[in-house]
Amino acid sequence: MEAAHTNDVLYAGELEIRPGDGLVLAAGRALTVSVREFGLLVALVQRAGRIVSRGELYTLVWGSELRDGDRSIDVYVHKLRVKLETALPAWAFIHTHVGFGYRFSPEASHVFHNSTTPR
Amino acid sequence: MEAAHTNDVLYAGELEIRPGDGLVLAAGRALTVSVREFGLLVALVQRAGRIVSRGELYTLVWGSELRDGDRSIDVYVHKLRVKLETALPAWAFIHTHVGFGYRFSPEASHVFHNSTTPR
DNA sequence: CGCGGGCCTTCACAGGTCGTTCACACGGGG
DNA sequence: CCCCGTGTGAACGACCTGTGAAGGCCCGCG
Repeated sequence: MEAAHTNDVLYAGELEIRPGDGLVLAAGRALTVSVREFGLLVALVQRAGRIVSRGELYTLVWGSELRDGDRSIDVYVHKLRVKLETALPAWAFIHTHVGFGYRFSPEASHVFHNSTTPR
Repeated sequence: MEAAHTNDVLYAGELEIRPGDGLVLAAGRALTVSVREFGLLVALVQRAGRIVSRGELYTLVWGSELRDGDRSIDVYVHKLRVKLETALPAWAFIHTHVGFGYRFSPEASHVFHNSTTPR
């Protein structure tokens, strides 16, 4: 299980996450995320910039070992992507590294004509 | 139990709350709320913008620990919602975060049921 | 004293959301 | 063309929350 959430606020681009409150803000607006979604997001953001394996994520969020064939991580990554994409279409946050895992990093999505750019 | 109410007046959108007086004004008109309803509302408004767990709310307003299976918080949230909705139909104040708790924040109601709005 | 009204708590049922697991689609490599 | 890894939509039971109502208390009033 993830160590008790700190009260530190995490920032990632337009995202603001309060681990202690279970709150996710996208451009200032509250996002509705489930407990699992929130745990996964926090785990990823806390390791932003590096690739995290499914096994590590599962252990962090679910608190046990990832069983062979379990697709939970994939499903929840998808759910998160949908919600983040809906809230902030101009950005891509969770990137797949085939064979390795996922990497969190706010990057400009390849959406046509938008004025926002990554930094 | 909640520390003695201050005399500071709380504002939240069209709402005005006077913790010292036990008074709630919606768009200037007084609302009739019971002691529990008032305590819960004050606790939420004082923590506006963040998610407050049922346990924390119960401790704040009821003054003891929330027992397993106790639905009091849910019931009173409902009572408050009804009164606020009646007084200010265009606004939603108390938002549910499943698995986490409730969050107070004045937001435009997503219900636009008037004759000029096409469906 | 008995009555009526409001308030708080507890139930029970209804409706919604969540977490898990499948099944199938897809794309790149071999 | 087949294989492997991942994306995605859907099904389903378990769990969580919304909601109306009943019951017991307390209190002011007649």
